[in-house]
Amino acid sequence: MTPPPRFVEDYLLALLAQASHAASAAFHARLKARGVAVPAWRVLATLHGAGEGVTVGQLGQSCLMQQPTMSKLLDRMQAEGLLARARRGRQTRITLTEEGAALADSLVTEARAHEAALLARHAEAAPALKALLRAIISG
Amino acid sequence: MTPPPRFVEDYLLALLAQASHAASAAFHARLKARGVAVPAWRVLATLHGAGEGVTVGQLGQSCLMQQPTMSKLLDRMQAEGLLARARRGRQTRITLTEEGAALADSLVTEARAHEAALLARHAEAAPALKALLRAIISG
DNA sequence: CGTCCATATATGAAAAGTCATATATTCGCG
DNA sequence: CGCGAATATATGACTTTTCATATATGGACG
Repeated sequence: MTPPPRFVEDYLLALLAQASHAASAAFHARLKARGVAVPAWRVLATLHGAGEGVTVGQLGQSCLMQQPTMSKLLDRMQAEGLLARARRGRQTRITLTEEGAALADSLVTEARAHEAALLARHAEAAPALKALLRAIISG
Repeated sequence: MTPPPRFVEDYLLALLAQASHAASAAFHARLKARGVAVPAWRVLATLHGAGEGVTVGQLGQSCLMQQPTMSKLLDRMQAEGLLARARRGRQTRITLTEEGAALADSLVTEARAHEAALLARHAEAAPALKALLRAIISG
């Protein structure tokens, strides 16, 4: 007889968090090897191909970070020469520098390869999964 | 014409992270209202119904935290009277105090209600989703 | 226009997390 | 047994995140 499953083993939010963690682990290790922290990677990925700047608030939302955390992360990335701030009225638009864009390009390429491998392992279910995740994200 | 989707908008790992975040947002707000931080909740949930103690390492894995982070979180929760440590050889087994167990019970009840509401909103797809997440977690 | 309110970002002090390493404790094995 | 490698947890110095709040701009409306 299997014992009744403990709460946490069947709890959807735990499964989601663990799946997200597990799926990202390999790529996150690559990031670390390259000296890029996960939050910085998220900023780079969000800015990748985002022509004329994204605001601090938008970055916060997209990267799942609170606004003050984002402001300070941007401070550091700016100090590293990866991005630039441009105040436009009451908002601040962020753009990648050449160096930042090069790093973003390179990492996005790696990320795509990792994603392709992961999708291949779940080929039949992947499209449905993405759709479902989108539905969850939309509320 | 829709523009080509930006990388981050179709990247599986981003979708997973965002879905996890979005799905948890409402419950996390409830936790905050109750003065319980997310990492502490994860510990309580993991210990809920885990009879004779879980080790620090197991907690770290289940809660997606690194070991030193977990040790320090346990320090705080122990100081709040939620759990107890018992050294057993080279490992430390953690058990909930009565107070901790009461809090865990109460929060688990709330969590189940939230989960039920979320599952209801995706009734057809939910079982497949859980199975798929488990597959991703298993590697 | 000026005053009041909402929105966008920044900042300072405190809390939590991280990395490297210290401290035990167990295990394999000569 | 006793010694070295492996495993489990703890701790200290440092970095990042958070919470509360400050600053600054845009908007609505008298």
